[in-house]
Amino acid sequence: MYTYKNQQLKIQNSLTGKKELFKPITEGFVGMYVCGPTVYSNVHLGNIRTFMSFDMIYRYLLHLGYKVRYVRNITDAGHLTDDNTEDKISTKARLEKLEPMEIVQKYTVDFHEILRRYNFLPPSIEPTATGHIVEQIEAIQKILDNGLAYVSNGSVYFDVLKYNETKHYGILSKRVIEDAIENTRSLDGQSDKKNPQDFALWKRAEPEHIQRWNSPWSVGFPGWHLECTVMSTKYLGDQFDIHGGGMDLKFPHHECEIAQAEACNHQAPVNYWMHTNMLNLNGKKMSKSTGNHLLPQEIYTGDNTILSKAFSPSVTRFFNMQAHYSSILDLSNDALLASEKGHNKLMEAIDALHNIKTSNMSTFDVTAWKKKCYDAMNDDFNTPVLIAHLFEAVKYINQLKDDNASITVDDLTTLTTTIKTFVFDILGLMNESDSDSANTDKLSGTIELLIKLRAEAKANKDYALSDQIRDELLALGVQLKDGREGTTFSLN
RNA sequence: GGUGUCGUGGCCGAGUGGCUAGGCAGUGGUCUGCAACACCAUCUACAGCGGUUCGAAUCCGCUCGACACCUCCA
Repeated sequence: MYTYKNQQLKIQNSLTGKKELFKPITEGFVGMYVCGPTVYSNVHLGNIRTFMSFDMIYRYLLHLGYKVRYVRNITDAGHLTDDNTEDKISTKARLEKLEPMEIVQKYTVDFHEILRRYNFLPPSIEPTATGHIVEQIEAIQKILDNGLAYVSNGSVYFDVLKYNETKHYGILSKRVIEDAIENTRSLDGQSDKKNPQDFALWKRAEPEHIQRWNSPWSVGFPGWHLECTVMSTKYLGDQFDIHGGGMDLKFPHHECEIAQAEACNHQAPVNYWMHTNMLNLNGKKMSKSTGNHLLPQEIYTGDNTILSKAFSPSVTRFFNMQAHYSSILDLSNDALLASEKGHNKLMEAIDALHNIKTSNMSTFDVTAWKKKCYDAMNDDFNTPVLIAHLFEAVKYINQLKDDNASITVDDLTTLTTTIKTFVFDILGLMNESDSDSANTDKLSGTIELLIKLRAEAKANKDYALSDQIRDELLALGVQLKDGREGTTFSLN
């Protein structure tokens, strides 16, 4: 058995910059918080990459036998627009002529639908910022009481310089605040702050701002950074194991979270900070403003100008898992085409496991191979190396299929269980050929009939007819595959 | 301008001092009525220059280049 009790899981910790042995605060239990989306528009593929990486991490921790409480929030208030004047949700509400909470609902539903299609496990708790206004107000009061924030014109700001006198603001992003002060660009609309580095805990609402709550300081709304501090510590404790998010959130968002939590509770909130890297598209950052972006649904519908065809959610997942979560990954049509072939090869090998004949010896060390798979995952969730090992097994399975290798009953069981565990349970891939609805059965029956007719035509050397069946089916997206033991098909 | 990450073969992408992942594409073969699919085999690397070392893609320095963050962002 492979469990956390006999495995040495190592995690790259952004806080220390080192790869560290993972030791949860309470043995057997893991508290993990991941910054979720701001639901003011459709999530794009880059967002999904981050959540997919943490989905894999969550799955592996569960597989090792940890009891994991996984909290991933929904930001539905407080996230300001670029010019720092308005809330993103409110802006969108005005544009779409909807209530802010209609916007929130619409894009939350969209987010969940995407996650379902991409085979995500749901988190244990999915809290919202608007559901925790009371807790946020309490946290602000605590920070004020501790002398690390100040009220200005109805808004409350975190006093970064004061905090930095005893703590290090910049501990995570490796910044020195004095440098930051020198290099800060001058922005308008910050006249309420003592310092440009100070960030809002509470913002007084302008008359046109729709989302607003009562507070001791003004009718207003909470600052964006605060919700994550409040919700993570509420559900996971003042100190918890893992906090994750995209690399771009490291500064200022996560830095602010550390400062807020320290200011509230006088201790560092997180033991292991994990940051996933960005997904580029054709070598450049995804950005809505430049048009260089893709929505998750545009990949599986093929409804976009960037890709030559549609790619299934499982192929997209496989593509993501072929790179390490901490590397920049560049998505392109060619890269997806390559992944699709590899993905299908892997799935076909798994299908072939059902028809393997066993013998009294194995020509491949299955036990050693299994250990290598775990070693890869224990090394900071190294999925690309894991996949390389999986392809070793694929090669072996193909040799078995062609009678160029042999395997014992026990090894076949181990091989089958292990490869399925990693592919389906941990990487979260899906075998699309498994879907057997009534319609699929009817289609299969129809194609089997055509295969039979073609076989008869071939037997009669009527190649014109047999080629016609083959070519016209191909044009319809049905590929016939002639093998040693008859013809099979696949849907493209 | 500041800070940081990185530059691996046609493409994607692992690898942190010696045993030189993996996928895709290419090439050769097997299979086929011809193909496609599949399978087997196989070629092309470590940005450049210098240094440390018995030995460097891996460590150090410089140069060039890319990207990210510094302002909202997964």
